[in-house]
Amino acid sequence: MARKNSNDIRPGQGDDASARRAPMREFSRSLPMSLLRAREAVMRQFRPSLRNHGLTEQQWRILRALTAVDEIEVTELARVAFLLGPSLSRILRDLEARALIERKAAENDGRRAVVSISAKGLKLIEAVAPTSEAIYAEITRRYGARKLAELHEMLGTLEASLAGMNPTDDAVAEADE
Amino acid sequence: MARKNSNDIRPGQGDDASARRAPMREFSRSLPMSLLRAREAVMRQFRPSLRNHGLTEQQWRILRALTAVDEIEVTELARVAFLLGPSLSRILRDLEARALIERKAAENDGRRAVVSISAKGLKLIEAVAPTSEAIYAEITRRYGARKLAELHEMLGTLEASLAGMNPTDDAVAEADE
DNA sequence: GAAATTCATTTAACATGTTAATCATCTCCC
DNA sequence: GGGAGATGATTAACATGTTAAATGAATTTC
Repeated sequence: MARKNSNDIRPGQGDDASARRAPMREFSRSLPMSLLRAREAVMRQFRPSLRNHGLTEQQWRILRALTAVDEIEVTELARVAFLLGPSLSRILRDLEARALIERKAAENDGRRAVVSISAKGLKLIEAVAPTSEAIYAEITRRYGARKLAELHEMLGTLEASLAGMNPTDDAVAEADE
Repeated sequence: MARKNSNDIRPGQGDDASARRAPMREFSRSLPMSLLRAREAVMRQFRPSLRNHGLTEQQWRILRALTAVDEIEVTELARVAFLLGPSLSRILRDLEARALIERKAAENDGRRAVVSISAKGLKLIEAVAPTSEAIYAEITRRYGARKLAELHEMLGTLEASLAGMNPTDDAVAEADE
């Protein structure tokens, strides 16, 4: 019951008009896949160290972001650390329970919460930072500082290119609500 | 109880030897962050369409990978679709329940499972593919085909550069087990 | 100035990421 | 050929991603 074009590797790039139906882009060439693989290759280097210090990647992102400011509102923190609200909410609860951060209500707006890193949190950051920086230095050495800067720029450009793209709401004919 | 260097934006890049302790790389310049943001910018375009067809990003990755082969073992599928075993295991269970894939035991090895896409799965792929391709085309148009190819290459090089890097096992002095 | 609306945050629910442990089968070796 | 160890896959447990809904507080509207 399962049968398709059984070509698995190297479909020939672009000028093979042999298939019945355009066989779509080869899988490994998809942009999301390339980005995912690259990011994983990088994160694989950092995770063990973070883990040794009892931090996940996201927790580290939050603490890192907090060291750059005196205090910050939750929404802004979500933007800076690139986390969705619900994820951030959960992580802040945990970090607060571990006394790595502190939280208080905004002065003139009971809805907003203001977060800051604690002394304990700062100490943790300082413990992790050297290893983290060493890893980053090694990555830079291997890949090349210039190339790394270029990659950063290209990624930024890509992000900017897609900024105003409206999410192609393709039809399914079944609207419900 | 919370106080730090209150510089939040633009620390000056590399030659500000003013801080007490190297303030680490500015957050938005971290490579994992750049890759994450870029990937999210891309995926944001695809998710709505996939969602309209009842598929998550990972489910789509798996079905896509299955269209390229007649059948494939689970481990190999995990490698190709870039998913961890446990994730794949759960997703396959779901896709099988929805009759989008089929699964059987390998002929000469009872441990291995062989997976293939079903006719229903193929039909679904064919329904999603046009929109997916259109989005990809628009991304290519906006960013530039040449630049896109260059980005792909740089990402691949990055991945290769880090391939042999051993996961810097930093000391924590407290080994427990 | 009370109801309606908007806004910031959290909770809920489900899917995946991540590591460790389990389970079953296979291989190898004595 | 039987047991130790290796291997493929799943399950377990916890953290996060993702969307929707709920909660609580500010703002607007009439």
